[in-house]
Amino acid sequence: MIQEKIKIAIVDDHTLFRSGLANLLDEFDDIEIILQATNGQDLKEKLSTQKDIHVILMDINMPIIDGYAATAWVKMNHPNIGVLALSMHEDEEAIINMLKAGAGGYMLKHSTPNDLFYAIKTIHEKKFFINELVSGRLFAALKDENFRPNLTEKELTFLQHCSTELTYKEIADMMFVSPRTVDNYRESLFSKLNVKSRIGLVVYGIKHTLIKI
Amino acid sequence: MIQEKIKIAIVDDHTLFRSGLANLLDEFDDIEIILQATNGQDLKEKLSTQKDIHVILMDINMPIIDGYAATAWVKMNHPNIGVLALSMHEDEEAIINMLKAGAGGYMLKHSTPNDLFYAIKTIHEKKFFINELVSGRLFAALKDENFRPNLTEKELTFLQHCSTELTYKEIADMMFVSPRTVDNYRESLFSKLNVKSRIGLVVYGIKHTLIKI
DNA sequence: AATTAAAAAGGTATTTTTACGGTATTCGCA
DNA sequence: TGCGAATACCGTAAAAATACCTTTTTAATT
Repeated sequence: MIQEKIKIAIVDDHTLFRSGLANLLDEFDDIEIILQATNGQDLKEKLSTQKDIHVILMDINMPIIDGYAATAWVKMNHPNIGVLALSMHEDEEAIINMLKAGAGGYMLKHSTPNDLFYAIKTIHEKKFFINELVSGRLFAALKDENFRPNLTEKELTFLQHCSTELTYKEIADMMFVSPRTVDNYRESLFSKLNVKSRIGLVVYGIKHTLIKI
Repeated sequence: MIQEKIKIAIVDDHTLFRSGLANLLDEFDDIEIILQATNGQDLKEKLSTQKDIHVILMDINMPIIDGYAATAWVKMNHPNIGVLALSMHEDEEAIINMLKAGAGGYMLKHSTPNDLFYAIKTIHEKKFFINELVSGRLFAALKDENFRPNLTEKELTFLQHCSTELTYKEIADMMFVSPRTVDNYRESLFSKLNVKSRIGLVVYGIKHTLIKI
């Protein structure tokens, strides 16, 4: 019996990485690179003409449509395609979010080609591939990471302003509310984020990328 | 006349990227991959047995010995080898520092294979390769980036404490100095870094990686 | 030993931040 | 329609941060 090759798509905005990886994987007999895309948008377009894909290797940080959105879209529109997230960093948030979006596994870019090949095969067969990395983070996420409070729009813009040198009075002006109201935003955030000062807010915000600097 | 191939070393801790790139470049007839290393330390060891290298493709962020130190070492010990920095990000500081360390050029990892090939050839022939990216940053660096004030040890540790929720009084205790003294640290930093508040200090510190969070 | 610059410490006053009490308004929903 | 929750707003007071100016210590240099 002739085994059908696993048909792969690679989505990554780094051309060198993408072409290098394609080149590398092409040498495995069981694998065939069908499609390359530079971001989620590009993938969407190319998938409309080429639907016969088994596994997508998905970068996370990409322009226009990033890995999270692209993965969610794929699982919505082509649920049979397995998605393997491929990332530089073992960032807990990234891992959890990719899995939430529907990725079946998460590999680091400095894995070996053989490890990657094994992951691809596993994703193809079972739709998921749990390695040390993922299982560890999943466990940690269950413990306390669910404690990610949801902030209101106003609180988020207030938080952003907190990272500037504006006084609360000035922030109130910018947000067209009374100074007392921003006091409430502040105190609400203090209790939600479990901090005690504006410094704490800012550091928390930067750490969790709620604030961009 | 038979043209000698350009002998390349690749230094990058991401195995997939490294092997993919090697695979890719091997297809250019004028190029030959002689050596691969996972970081600067590894490169040093491997170069001691294999000295016949023309161009090194050097990643920046690597464990043990990073791209800056590795490049400086190469230019000190093997001045005839050209170094081409290969990075994910067009980070001004990284570009400038790699050039200072002796790199002859700086390419982004999402260049095309052909661009990379051209850069390698140029580095090999002229020892430097100035692209749009590098020339732009060099120009900017000359203008104002030299304005990177040097802070004292005490100011640096004070700055670090500023990103916590400690009051200045408590910071003074931790540093075994009087509260007035940390006032001096603060005001000195305010003027050096051109900010007006503790928030400004913290954001500046995080931005410029003087503070780690 | 005298001079000088930098670092550390002090005094005082103002502004901003934080805490805590409470009231008014809006809005979804029973 | 009215209830309750969320949101916006207000007053006051204490704590912390900031500004400015001065004095003492320390270290380095001559």
